Amino acid sequence: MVTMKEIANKAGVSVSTVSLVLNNRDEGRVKSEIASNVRTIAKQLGYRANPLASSLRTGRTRILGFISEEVATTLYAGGIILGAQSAASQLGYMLITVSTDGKASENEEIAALKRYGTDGFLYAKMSNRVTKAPKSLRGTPLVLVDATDEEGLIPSVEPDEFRIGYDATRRLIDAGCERIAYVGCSELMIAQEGRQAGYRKALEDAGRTFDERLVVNVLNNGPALEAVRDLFDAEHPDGFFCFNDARAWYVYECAARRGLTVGRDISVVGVDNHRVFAETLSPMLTTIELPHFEMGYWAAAKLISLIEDRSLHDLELPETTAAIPPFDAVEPAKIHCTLIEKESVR
Amino acid sequence: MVTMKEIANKAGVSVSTVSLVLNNRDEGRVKSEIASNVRTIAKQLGYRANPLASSLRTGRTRILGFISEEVATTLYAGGIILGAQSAASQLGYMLITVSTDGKASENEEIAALKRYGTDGFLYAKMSNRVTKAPKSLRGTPLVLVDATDEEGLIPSVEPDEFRIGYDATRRLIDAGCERIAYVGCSELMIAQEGRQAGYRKALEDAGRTFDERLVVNVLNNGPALEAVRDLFDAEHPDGFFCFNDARAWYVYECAARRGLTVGRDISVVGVDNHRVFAETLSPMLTTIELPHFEMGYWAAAKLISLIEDRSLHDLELPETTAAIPPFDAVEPAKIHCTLIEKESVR
DNA sequence: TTGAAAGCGCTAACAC
DNA sequence: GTGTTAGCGCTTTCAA
Repeated sequence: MVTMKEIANKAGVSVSTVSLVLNNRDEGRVKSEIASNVRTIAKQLGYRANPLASSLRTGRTRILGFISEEVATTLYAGGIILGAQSAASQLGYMLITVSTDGKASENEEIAALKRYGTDGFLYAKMSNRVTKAPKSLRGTPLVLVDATDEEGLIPSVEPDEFRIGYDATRRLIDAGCERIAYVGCSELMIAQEGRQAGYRKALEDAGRTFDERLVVNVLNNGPALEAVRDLFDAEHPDGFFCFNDARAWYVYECAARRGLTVGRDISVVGVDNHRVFAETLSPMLTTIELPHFEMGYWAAAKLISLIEDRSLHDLELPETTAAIPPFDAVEPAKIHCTLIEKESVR
Repeated sequence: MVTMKEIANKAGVSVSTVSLVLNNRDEGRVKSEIASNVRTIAKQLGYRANPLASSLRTGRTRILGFISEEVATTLYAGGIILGAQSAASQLGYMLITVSTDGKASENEEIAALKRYGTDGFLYAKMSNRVTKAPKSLRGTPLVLVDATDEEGLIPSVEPDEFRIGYDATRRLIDAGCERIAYVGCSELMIAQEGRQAGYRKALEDAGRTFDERLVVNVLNNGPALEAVRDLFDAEHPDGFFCFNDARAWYVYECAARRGLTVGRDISVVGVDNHRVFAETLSPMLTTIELPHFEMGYWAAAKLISLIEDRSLHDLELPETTAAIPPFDAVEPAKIHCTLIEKESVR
């Protein structure tokens, strides 16, 4: 590890001068000749600042805390973390991720993170829902990811759920489907409500009437399969908008048993939460990919802009190599999903 | 943040004394009366050491680096990270996780981690394979997770792949299956080789002859489905050992199309890589759960024991709340998977 | 325009 | 046994 001291020696100046230059606070304070000399020596020696040492003085560590409940164990989370890491590393930050189970360990972990001098927090949920951030996070820079603050005070980055439902349904209508079903989620959350509302609106905009019998909201379990089976036999839908790919699988299972082929006899559009699933089903499935990477990326960028109190308008999303190698058969149809960035309302 | 200084003031002693006591280096150096006084004041004030400040002196930060390629984007990884975090936090460490794509960014990220003074590294792979750890990691404490060092020099924690294959096949034999197929992976790796060898050995131990025609090694893609379809029609197996749950899905798809029911007409045992899958298929699928959490846990514990140069024999795996809530229908049969801990051979 | 000096919170020699 | 002192790498007055 090369230090400022070494640079100072080599350049024949003091450490303070080096500090000024390397922090770009030399304008009008250090002779530009000396400044550039210091800079070249630094580059030459491969100097990299020791963020921990500076933190002692400045109180800022360039470390972000990423807190999630179960989320880090979901495939869903991988992309978010990856995106957040990407923005962080692009802006010279590091991410410490922490998973909690329950409020008790949550506060423990937050305290631990704070001891490490975390500059701010990302608080992520598994699926967009109304959320109350722990009080121990009040007062620190904080951004919610895939979640909505109860009081609208905390900024967040989340998918446009209504539009997901609208676009998916629109797609099925355009594909010529006459009886479009919605296989949703029976838990109350923004993702569910928004998507179902979008489904309904798309139908109405197309001059169709919303029919409750075509909607089945289920959990991800055994009874779910039965519910979808009943929907199949009672209503004979020819199009399915599925809350996620796990639910799409029920449709596949039922179709296979009835000798129906997805993509020919029935059409299916599903939100692609788990990737593994959709990759296996994909030759026949139209997916809506939640932009997890982007969500994490913009959330981290927003957090950093909060911390540094400056806008990051010039930031650009990096080219990503796909996190999971693309399915090597037919590239499935994909519907783009847009993000919403909510500002604090106060 | 309460500092040692404050404690020292309140106790009427010097900071060094406080330091000695709070680091448990007071034995025979500080009067026990004073020591306990310092301790109570510390507890009272809720003192928590600032690991970053001490790192400046000691060179140790109590931060571990977790490096993975794609792994952090796989559901597979969630458990590992969770386990590693658990051991880390139990022993007073923090985990910084970093995902890389390709060697270039890998070295970048490693350098960044080193700047943060990481005490050691966990290097994780997506699936057990022979691995060459980056040279930039030489010289620092390092443990491989779900990977095997090329030269056997680096300690690792990995599943007992042979036994997975053996136990799975044994299970199918015990279930009365006559024609047991193996749906494996066509990539060369320890996981594949070990599991297929275990499959073969179990058959032979049961007095059966290994039949190549019952083995199909595929990727996770379109042609894979065809290969399984062919296997179905040519060999009519009544038992399937699947490399993972994604491959098990091909068997389900084929069975459904032929009117066969898993658990009645055919038996399937699969390694449960992706959880989402197996949870959906589970009422009928016997799964082998890779102990991801444990793998991460023991790997981190091993790393810390390397760093602190002490054995952690008294460490106990914590009770975990299941990372993903258990499937609420029939609890699927599960086969236990054991871990192997490899020491450095030199 | 530059450098000396102090100090962030903590540890570790070394005096006392 | 306990306090003094120096210093980890860096930032930040303040004096020159």
